[in-house]
Amino acid sequence: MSSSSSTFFECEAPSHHSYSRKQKSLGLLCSNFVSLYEGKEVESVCLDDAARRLGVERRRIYDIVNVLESVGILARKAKNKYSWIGFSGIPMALEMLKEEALISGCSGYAIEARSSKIEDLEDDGDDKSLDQNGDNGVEKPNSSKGKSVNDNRREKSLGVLTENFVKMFLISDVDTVLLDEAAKLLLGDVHNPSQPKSNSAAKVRRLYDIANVLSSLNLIEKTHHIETRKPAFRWLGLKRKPSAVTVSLQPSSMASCKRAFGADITNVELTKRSKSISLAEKKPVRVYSDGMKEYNVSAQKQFQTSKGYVFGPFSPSAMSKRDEQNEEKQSKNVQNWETMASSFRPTYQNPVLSEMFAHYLESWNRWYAEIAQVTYRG
DNA sequence: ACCTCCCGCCAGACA
DNA sequence: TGTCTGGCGGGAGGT
Repeated sequence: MSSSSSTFFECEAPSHHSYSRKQKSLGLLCSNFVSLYEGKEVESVCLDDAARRLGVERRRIYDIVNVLESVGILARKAKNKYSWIGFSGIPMALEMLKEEALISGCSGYAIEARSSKIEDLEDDGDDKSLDQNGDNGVEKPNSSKGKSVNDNRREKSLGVLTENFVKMFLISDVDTVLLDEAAKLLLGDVHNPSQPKSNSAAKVRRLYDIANVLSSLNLIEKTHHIETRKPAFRWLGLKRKPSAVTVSLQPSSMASCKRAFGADITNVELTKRSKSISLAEKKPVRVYSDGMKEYNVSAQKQFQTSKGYVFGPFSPSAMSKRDEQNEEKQSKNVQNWETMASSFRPTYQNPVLSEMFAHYLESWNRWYAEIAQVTYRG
């Protein structure tokens, strides 16, 4: 504890040889990263710059950025460049993830190819169907099928894993999921005897990476199963309930997750989409092709309700339609955000960071108040 | 001894 | 061809 006098986003003082992993944890780095940009008038985030300011390798920034992008805090703009959306992007991103999960739960799980890379696949309009021909999802290393390699790589990407991880909570009715189960759902059958042990261990590492970042955002917390003491993750985000119960996934929930995630996660189908990725008519268009601009534009449109309200970034993505029947749902969402806003209290030891957090908490509350006002007025 | 996860290698994508 | 991106797993710190 005494060693934490290092200024945070300058590199920690390597002063003494008291090396602590915690000082270099992804979670802490994420907090520092966020504090660099949140609440400031920052439009674009340069990864180089961030790495320099945080005193870390660029590689670490990629880990964080991929997770943050999945929960709507960042959006990729160009190579080495991201748009900063901030915490205001979380509610909508979660809403969209939830809708995606629910929709794909019926129609088979489809992972979006993220970022500009997808353009390559789309370019020539070749609709080459992705191999879902029942191979067990294990990529042959020297396969000549380049796409397959890409797909395989993408479906294992930290960003996609994060989305799936979050969806798992959003569509199931449990608050807490065991690490083992999460790994099973997201990464395939880690206890499959055909898989070498080191392989499953490697996969679980990614879960830790994601969990560390998400918990630094206070979207989840790491916990343990009461009886077995097995490591688990508890969802604190939108869905947080006052009386959260710690349970492991019941078979039925597991089944519904599996339905949404595809029968075999290791063999998730990558659905090729046209440039505008529209999951359903009623779903807001999500455009990854050219980065944030379009994403924001479509997002902005949703904020305009039929009643003429214009929401801030915290507004519900579903508000644009079905006003009548959504009214009730909305007020529930608002409550959720309230919970989320009030629950988002990262614990920073550094006073500067605390102050900074207070700052964006304030803006969070401002947005919340705005929504609440509009909702209750209606 | 097992859990957690940082670190950096290196392959693939991109400009 | 150089740079960017990020999967991956070794291995060390933490419990």
